[in-house]
Amino acid sequence: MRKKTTITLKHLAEDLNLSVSTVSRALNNHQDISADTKELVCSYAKKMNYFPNLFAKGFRSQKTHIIGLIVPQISNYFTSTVIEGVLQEAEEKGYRVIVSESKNRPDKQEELIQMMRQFGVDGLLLSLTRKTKNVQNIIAAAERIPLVLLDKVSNKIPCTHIIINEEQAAFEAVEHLIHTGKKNIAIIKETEKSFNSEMRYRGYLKALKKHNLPIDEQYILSTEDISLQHGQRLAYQILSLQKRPDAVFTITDDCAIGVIKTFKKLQIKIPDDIAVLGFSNSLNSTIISPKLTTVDQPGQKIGATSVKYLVEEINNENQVISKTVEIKTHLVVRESTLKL
Amino acid sequence: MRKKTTITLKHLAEDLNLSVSTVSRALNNHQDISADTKELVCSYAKKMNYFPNLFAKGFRSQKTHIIGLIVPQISNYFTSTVIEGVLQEAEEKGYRVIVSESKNRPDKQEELIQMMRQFGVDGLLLSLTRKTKNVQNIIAAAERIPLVLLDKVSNKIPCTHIIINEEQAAFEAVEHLIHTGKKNIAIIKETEKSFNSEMRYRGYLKALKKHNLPIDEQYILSTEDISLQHGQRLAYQILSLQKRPDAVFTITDDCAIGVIKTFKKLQIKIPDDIAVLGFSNSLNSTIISPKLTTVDQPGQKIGATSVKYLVEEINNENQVISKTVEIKTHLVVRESTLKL
DNA sequence: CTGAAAGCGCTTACAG
DNA sequence: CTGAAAGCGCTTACAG
Repeated sequence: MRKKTTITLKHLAEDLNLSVSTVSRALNNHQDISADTKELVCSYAKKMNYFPNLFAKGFRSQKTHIIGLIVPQISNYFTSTVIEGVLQEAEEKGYRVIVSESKNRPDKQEELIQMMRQFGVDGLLLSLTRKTKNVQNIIAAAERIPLVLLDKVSNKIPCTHIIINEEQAAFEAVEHLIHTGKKNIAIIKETEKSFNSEMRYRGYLKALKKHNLPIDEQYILSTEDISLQHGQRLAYQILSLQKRPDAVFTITDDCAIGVIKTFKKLQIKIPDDIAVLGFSNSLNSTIISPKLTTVDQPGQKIGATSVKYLVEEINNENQVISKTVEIKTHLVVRESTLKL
Repeated sequence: MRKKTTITLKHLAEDLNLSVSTVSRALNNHQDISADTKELVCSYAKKMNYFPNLFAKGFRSQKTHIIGLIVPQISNYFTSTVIEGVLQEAEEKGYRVIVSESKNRPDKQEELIQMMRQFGVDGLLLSLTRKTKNVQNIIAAAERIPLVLLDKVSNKIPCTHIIINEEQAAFEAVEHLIHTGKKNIAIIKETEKSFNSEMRYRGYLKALKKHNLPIDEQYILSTEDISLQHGQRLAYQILSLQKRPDAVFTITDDCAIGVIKTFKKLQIKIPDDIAVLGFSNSLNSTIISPKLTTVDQPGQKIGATSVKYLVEEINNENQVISKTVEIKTHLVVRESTLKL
């Protein structure tokens, strides 16, 4: 048998011969209430182990103090650090977080947005799935509820965006390769033009241009699913090119690790023959040998910053804000590009 | 300016010249309501894009349809797969999940339990922090709210436990080492007697006993924090033993990878000189070379099963259930123990 | 300084 | 089959 009785304001009021209003005010430290009553009520509430029903409180004040978070996939190291940042900051600001996963399916993403709205979350944090085509519904949602996009964003949706300095990060990474003496740098990016992929590609182009290196079409490779397996596969393609590149920049660590695996199998020397550069600073990047040079993406900070802006917008009432905040990254140089 | 007007039952009722009760019943497919009215109301609701306020619904029915989940750390591959399982099953059952992280701090864990209760979650899923000493408060919480412990559990807390077959899994893993001809098998476990560590240790002992191998105290190593770094450190200690073992079973993959790193640096041949065996089947286990033999822990299944039992308990009203469900694991044999 | 009353959006026992 | 009313636990404008 489970104990059911929960103590409510009414119980306290009856016991103390006070009105519910007075008890409520005393507990909420309202201004015009006598010190004596306040003291009396508070100590009695404590004694009775009273806790306010947050659900009722939220219902009454039309604020749930819940934030919704939708990410494409949780079991991804970077994403999990983003979530950690979100939870931590949310807790500090007094919000709970309902977490959900769109599994990279746009239809599921829409369903979740709908569900979150229906549930009455005070604000929504969204990292878009790949192939988010129909942004109309998302824009419509943003008109009714504070929305912040993070990491995986779209310029077509006007709201606050929290991202990393994608282009600059890629630029610096590729420039690092150039500084180590590499001249024929290949890139592996996504076929689908996701925001992240495109920005990193831009950074790559910018670095080549700045250093007057030619842009060679055969060095620009794309794959649908930017994974370890495809990295392994594309590595063969890279090696079969008429003129072999002397460095490969892949826009994810997973893919870079796939490339390294194939190169090692075929006895290609990394970085002397071909250097490899990733993006994310995943846990794997220090497990693979040689250790991977990569761009560190501060997930916690992205998560925490998103909450900060979202809460600001929630408190800001009707004001819809749209600003883009870029979180700084930094390059972590390791063995896979190290000049000896 | 954000659009604020939300359509409520009252709006629909006024527009249709019906009572709120009737509209509510029509929408909820109540039995005694005329087909005509039902049709009328439903189509109008659809037209007006009405969605019920779930918060109000929950408030009224004293059911929030929210489950609380507390885990020690999210950014851990295994844990993130557990969360995926939880979210998926919860969604199917019509529950939302508030996720939170105790950061392995017992005080924080207690705070979170308190918060979840106060918030009125319908049930609580809890994976304990290491060093959970004071179980009184947790037991007290379980008296008021359905509670299911998962993965990191304690026998001192009477409620449903969803775990893997820890002892059996470790037994089979160590037996596999024995089958490959290893006779002097070391183990690295936790100093702190966590449930998981102790059960795996038991499995280790059981396998040695079954095969009449002596239990050698010097082969039983412990560390506070069972991490990659400590694996690296303990590998030196293992190599300095008077009689070197020919296999090492570490109770986590991370630690095993640390051991492998040190062994490789010192040119120890794996598995010929010393085999290495992990536990978890983390992503890293296939990145390290040689690839790690390990026990696959089906995180998704653990998560999903926990929700299944929790929801059952929620629907079961006052009945407090305490059963232990063991999820089957299986050994994944890879290079680090492969007999040539 | 305190209390009675209304109301947040819904459901449901009661009456008809 | 439909409606009026009560109530879930709280807060707050209004009166005194």
